[in-house]
Amino acid sequence: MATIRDVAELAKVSTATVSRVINSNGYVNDETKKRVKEAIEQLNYLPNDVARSLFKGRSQMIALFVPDITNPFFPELARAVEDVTNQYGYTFVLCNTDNDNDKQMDYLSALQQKSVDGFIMVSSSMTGEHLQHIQVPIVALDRIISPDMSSVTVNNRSGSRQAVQYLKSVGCTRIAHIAGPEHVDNAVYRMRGYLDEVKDEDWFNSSYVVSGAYNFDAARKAAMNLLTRHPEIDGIFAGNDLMGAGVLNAAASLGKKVPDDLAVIGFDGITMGETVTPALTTMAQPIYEIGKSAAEILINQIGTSDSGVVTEEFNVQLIERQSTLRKAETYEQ
Amino acid sequence: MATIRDVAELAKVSTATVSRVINSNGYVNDETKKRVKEAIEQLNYLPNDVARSLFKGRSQMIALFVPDITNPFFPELARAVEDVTNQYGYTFVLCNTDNDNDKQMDYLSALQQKSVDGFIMVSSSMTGEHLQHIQVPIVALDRIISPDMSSVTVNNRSGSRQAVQYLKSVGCTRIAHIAGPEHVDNAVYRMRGYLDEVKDEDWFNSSYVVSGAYNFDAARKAAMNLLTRHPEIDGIFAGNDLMGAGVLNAAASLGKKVPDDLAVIGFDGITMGETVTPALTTMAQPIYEIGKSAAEILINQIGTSDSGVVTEEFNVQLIERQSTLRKAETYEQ
DNA sequence: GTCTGTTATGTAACCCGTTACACATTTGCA
DNA sequence: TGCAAATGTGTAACGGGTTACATAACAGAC
Repeated sequence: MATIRDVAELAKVSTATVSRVINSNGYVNDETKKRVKEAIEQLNYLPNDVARSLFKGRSQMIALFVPDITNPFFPELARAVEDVTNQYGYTFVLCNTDNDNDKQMDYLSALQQKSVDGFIMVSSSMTGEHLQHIQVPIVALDRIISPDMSSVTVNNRSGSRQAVQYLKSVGCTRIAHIAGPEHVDNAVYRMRGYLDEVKDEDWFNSSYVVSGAYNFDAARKAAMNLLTRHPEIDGIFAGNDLMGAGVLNAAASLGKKVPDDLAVIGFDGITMGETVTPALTTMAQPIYEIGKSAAEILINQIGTSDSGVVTEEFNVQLIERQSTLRKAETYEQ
Repeated sequence: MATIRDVAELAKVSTATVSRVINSNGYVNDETKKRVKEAIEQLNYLPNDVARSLFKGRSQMIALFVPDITNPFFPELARAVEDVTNQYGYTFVLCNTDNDNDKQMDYLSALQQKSVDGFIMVSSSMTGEHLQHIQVPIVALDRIISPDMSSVTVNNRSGSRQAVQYLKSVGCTRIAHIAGPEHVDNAVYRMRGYLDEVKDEDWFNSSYVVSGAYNFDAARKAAMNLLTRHPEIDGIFAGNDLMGAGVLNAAASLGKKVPDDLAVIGFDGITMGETVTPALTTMAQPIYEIGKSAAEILINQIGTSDSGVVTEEFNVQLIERQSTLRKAETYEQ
């Protein structure tokens, strides 16, 4: 690999001048600039980013922490973050944390040692204390980490209310909720939103709320259980789309017809919701937008070393699909 | 951030000695070692990886190129690569290429400038020529790039034959294939495997093979078309599981009962196959294993700078699920 | 007692860009 | 004409580790 000194020698200038040409810094005569550019071309020279990073103390890398890359919500989010960070010339590093604190702390120090410029974190186990000694900006995504850290989230609670209202509007009279994990803030907000809408209904019964995990299997089992024990249930609001798919699967196993016997709505708006049968109605997050926004906030904070806290809350949007489109309603539209 | 000089000063030794302690290199007196370790502890010192990388010309980073992170096959693969690379102390960088050559070349130079230690590539657009000037080891995964580059793949052709044989064994007498993109080698092998099994059947008709893309929508449309035009088809071998899900969706739209009117088998063995209704029978790749194997081969080549070409081919395995489990067959088991 | 090998530690060059500072020349304006 | 500002380029220190080489003390062998 050619170095800047090789280029300097070939162009008969100093390394400082080459550096000026590369970075369009300071004064360089047009004639000289041309010679340097030719030398660069000839030697196929690429500047060594490591040397650059060492001097600057910055590496042009941004890391995204997600709990589980095999949950389709996160690749969609990662995609957005990657696009934006690349666009601004950063290298994107994806870290899978399993929401395990040790793994997150390991990644944090490994990446700090590499002079990473900033972090975007989807985490429900990190706290402000864990992160207080981190020198670079951090933006929390999808889940709030601490009130004094920038974050990008959605209106989980009111979105959930909307989901339940919608189930009522398609004629559901016994609506259950299969909730996400209790230690994840957005799962809690979603459950609260559900409760806001149902707690005063005379049919409401606390056993209509069951808690699970943000995955297919747990939701499937929970739904099997719930629907067996409470055959009167005719609507389920699932904590997310993956869980919604689990509910659909359970319904099929039990011979319940969706949407006619049971209407199902999820949350997130992942592509997978379109691929299940019947397609899953959902409260869609603007996934790409929130990822993009988190990346932009972070990059802005990196640029300005301004530690002002920015919190953005996006709105979710109802997307109707087959899992709630009962014949009667279909006609109404 | 404390530097090695701060540690040296506090421990009253030279930086060389501190370096020896950190890396367990050369001779250091036990007493001295203890003093240095205390100083490191006290200053909360972490070595700067950038400085290290600059000197060594290596960064302890490994990059994985995948065409599309939102296709669930790749996160599962990435998961394996990440686990193994982390285990060996490497930082894992995931790059989404869209199979776009420019994007891949951009990533290649950006990462080379960062002294990345090696690449694992899922690519059907890169060739040996594109990569000939890359100085670090590369392992091709899922798709072969060049005969003189290490690779990890599966027996696509014989696996596909097995899939078609299996459809025959559950009673299918008109079997179609919705193929993956023609520019992807494994899609071609899968199609060949299909043809091996059907080309001599008297019912075979070249319009039973339609080509699509490795995604849900294209497969869905292709299946709608195929099944409308050829209502006699009673078995479909889809190019991968995502396409299999598309076929299931098309069947549902057309009121075809799966598996009784139409048996469907996919390829890949992604988790998503279990979450669709009915669950999708598939020729499962040992996804985690192939990712792991690619990472191990790469790390081995990095360690030894041995450029010997290793090619591994894993076997796929039939996983029977509802999409082919006809009642008759169920009883037979 | 001398020689060799092991143990222990320090000095300084090196990896490769970046940039503060120095110096020289030219331009512009009073 | 005189002086400040703009232009052009080089020298060398710097960032933070690593390691070749030098040096020295000491143990064991002959």
